[in-house]
Amino acid sequence: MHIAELERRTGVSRHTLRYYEKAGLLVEVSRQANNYRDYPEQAVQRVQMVRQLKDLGFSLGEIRDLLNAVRSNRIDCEQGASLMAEKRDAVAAKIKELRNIGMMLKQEQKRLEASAEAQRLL
Amino acid sequence: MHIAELERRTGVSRHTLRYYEKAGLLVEVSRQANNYRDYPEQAVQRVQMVRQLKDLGFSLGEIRDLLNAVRSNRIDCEQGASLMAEKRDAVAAKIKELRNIGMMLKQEQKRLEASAEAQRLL
DNA sequence: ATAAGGTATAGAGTAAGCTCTAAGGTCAAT
DNA sequence: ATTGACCTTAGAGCTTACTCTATACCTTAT
Repeated sequence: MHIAELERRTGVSRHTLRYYEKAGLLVEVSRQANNYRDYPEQAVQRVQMVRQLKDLGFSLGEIRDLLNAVRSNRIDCEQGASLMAEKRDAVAAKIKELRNIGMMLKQEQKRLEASAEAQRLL
Repeated sequence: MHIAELERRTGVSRHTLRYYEKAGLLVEVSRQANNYRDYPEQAVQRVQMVRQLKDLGFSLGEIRDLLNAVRSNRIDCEQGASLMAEKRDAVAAKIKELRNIGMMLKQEQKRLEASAEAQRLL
């Protein structure tokens, strides 16, 4: 698939796709005879995963390490497993914090709704 | 409290604290006669909340809007309540995504552990 | 009154993550 | 063969969020 299709299917601009490739996030991008990039079908999923992880607050460097570990058996397996465990801990911690923030927001929402109601009754 | 104490108690540099103030994240910072900033006790909590939200992937602009809505009744209450609801939705979505990522990581960790085990047996 | 250390502002510099432009090559249709 | 829509790289420019420096004023101890 050409870069334009990957752009269309992921919503990520061609500029950014090339940038990601340079940053090591998109590996093994093959070229056609004319030097055009030729993405495999899974590239769509890969890019989506990158955006998802990025939105969750991971840096591109972290995402690169994580996805490359997942994708490849060329790295040491124990090392890979502990990297996974590490990331899982980070993820669990984030979920916990988000729950707290969510509770705070809920309380505040209730308070503001009550104030709005009180205002209507005046 | 002076800026040095707030720096010490939050782990956020004085440079960054002044930057946050400029960005509207720390409001109502009073001054002493000598023009030194004089932070109230709650400033510690406020700064901690900012860092927490930032680590969760919210931008400083989003955090500013959110915290200022929480802090003040000067805004319209219904508006504030729906802002809270919006942020809660965003938080809930992030939690869901993180759970998926966590499951993916768990699978990958198991796979890599198994590979490591297999290698040991060779 | 001088030195050490705190505070102030303004503004320059940095890193990450894009975003865009310039200059040029490729391709398919007319 | 020319038009228009693709593609390429190199590199400049931008935004966010710091981070640091310069210059200068304030405070406390000697």
